[in-house]
Amino acid sequence: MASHGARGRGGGRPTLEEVAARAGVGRGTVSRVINGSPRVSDATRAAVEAAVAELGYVPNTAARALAANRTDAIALVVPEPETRFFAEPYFSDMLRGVGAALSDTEMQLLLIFAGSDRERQRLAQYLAAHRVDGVLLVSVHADDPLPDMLAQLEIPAVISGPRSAAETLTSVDSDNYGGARQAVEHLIGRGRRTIAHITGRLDVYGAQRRIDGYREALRDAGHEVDELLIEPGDFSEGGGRRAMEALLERRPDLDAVFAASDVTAAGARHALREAGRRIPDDVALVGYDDSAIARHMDPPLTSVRQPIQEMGRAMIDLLLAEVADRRPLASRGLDRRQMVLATELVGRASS
Amino acid sequence: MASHGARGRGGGRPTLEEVAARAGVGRGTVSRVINGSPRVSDATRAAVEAAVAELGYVPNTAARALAANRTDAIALVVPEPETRFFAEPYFSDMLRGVGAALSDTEMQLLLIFAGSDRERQRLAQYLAAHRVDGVLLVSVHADDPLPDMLAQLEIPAVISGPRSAAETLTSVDSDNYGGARQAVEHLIGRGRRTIAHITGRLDVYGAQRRIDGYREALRDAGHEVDELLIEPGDFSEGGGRRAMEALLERRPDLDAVFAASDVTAAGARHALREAGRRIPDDVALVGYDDSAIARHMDPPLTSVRQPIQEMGRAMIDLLLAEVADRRPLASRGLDRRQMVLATELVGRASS
DNA sequence: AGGTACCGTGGGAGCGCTCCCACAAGTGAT
DNA sequence: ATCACTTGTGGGAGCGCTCCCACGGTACCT
Repeated sequence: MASHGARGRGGGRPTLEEVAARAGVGRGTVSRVINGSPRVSDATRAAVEAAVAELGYVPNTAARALAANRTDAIALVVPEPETRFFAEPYFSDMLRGVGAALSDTEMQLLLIFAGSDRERQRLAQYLAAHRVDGVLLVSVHADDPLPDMLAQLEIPAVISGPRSAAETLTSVDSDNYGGARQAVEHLIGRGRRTIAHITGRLDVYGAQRRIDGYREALRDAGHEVDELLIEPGDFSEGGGRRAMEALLERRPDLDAVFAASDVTAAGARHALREAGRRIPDDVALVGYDDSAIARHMDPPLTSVRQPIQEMGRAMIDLLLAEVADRRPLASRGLDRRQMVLATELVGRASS
Repeated sequence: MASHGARGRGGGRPTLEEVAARAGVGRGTVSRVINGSPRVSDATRAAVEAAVAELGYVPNTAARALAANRTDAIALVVPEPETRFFAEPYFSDMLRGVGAALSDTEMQLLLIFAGSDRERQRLAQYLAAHRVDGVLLVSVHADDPLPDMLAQLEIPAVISGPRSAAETLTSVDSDNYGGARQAVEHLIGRGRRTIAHITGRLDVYGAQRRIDGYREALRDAGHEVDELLIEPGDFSEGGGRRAMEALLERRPDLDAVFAASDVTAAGARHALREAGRRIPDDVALVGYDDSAIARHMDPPLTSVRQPIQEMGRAMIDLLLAEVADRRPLASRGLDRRQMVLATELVGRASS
């Protein structure tokens, strides 16, 4: 005869029902205790908690998700190709912050890559099926359809690195403007007069903000902003190298360079070396990201550190608030929230 | 197309029942089609598939998990402090491989950090509740209780970087022995005679294997292995620096160094510089990991690349096989599987 | 013919929760 | 005394699936 009910499968994990029996109460009461409802007398609560402890009861997530129509999970969506760019420490640091913030909650973290078309399609299905309570978006392109899709599905979402000043999603960002200012003010403070800037990709909002910071720091210090000192890069090493060569040709008298990323700075360094310029004696160099590359460069690179781990934390906090409200803030007519965290200049031998 | 703004419980996502009605079949039949059972006639299958497409049906994971007592999820567990070590590109590359392999399946990936005691406790609960079908373990310490716990709970698990030659869990590793041989043989081929080795942390199995590879490559080439040329490091930059200083003092005549990591090599490089040795003219240097640091070092560092992404893939393949078998291989008396993937030497200017 | 295999199929019985209604008992105002 | 609440509690009714048994239909044996 086939054994009806659970075979070896569940092993024997206790259920709510069993806890209730043990505590001499009803199922509903146990549920209330588990979920922290205030509508339970202290005596009953104690009895239930004892039973839970004795039985080693752990709620079944699937059953809960099914009954309550929520998942207790959020997804971190990574449009992969991008990650490679920003990457290096960025990604794992952010993960760390996210993980830390999440460890205070019952939420679990799903990692979803949406690089290929195929993966994107799967993601769309995923979201359509409401398999997560909220979504974290990192390094999203300006023209990515993902954010709009999320908005349409009314899935709470937080984006790191807003796509523009008019970002509609709740966002968390580091102060790109302020970070750039710190870099330039530092160079000015060191007595540099002719400070060039190699930008990041111009279609990235953060890169634009860094340019703004560069310009205004110079202006506020009474310097003229010379457009010939601004050369577009693309966050890559090759881009930094080419930009530096162009700058050296145009303005051989420059005595400092602020690069929009450490990798860009590494490229610039090569070009400077080849041109026979010494760092920092002839030309001071400042990067952005404070990555491993900065620490290991020769000479070690002064760089602007972003509080990435804190950003991860902040993203979770904002997202959980939205999830708790059960729908995107935008659709409730509340202020969208744009959180901006301060950067820090890490001085090293290159400047 | 799908523009039903329904909200609240049940939302409006189609259920199996609705698909069945639409296709004019029973619930069971739809379930069979969805799960690829062969026991369905072609005509029926086609009808069901059409209904699924028309309704945009996506199965409800929670309901499925509850009914079938499986989760369709696997966890990647990161005992965090370690990650920092190995980290840099290692972590995100592995993630990438894992993600790619997973995108061919219905499985979802959970990321779980188990750094703090608190996180570990939560993880234990998690596993006890069987909230995942399988577990991926990365960079686990030799004395970590996690693997045994997994074995006890009979949760399928695969570990990257076995803890010892006697690893009981299914494991995936790169060929540390072979990688070290490649490095040393390369140096010998370049005419170097006195080749030192700065090791990794001696309690890490992979580090031991690299030492073995170093020794045997020398032996096979007819060189004597001089213990004075082996100095323990700890994978860190400071450790590499100190080890290099010690080596230079003991054997000032050395003309090559094989470091157990790129970061270690970076430390060694500093010590060499300070001692006035030129790289590669006086001393050739080879690292391990082929990380960003290697590419950006001055001079660029020859390094041993591990096929990390492929390792991620392999881990998933092995894990899914175990999950399909529904219990750990060990308990079924089958061979434990230890997969070892080949490394590749990436030659650069430092050697 | 009758028997014995299978198919492919429908649908009942749960999986372990949450939600919510019902109800007993207590509290206070009328 | 009545009525209206409130508070704590029990338990029915699902949530959307999978599992499995039962059933009619074919096919191929005796």
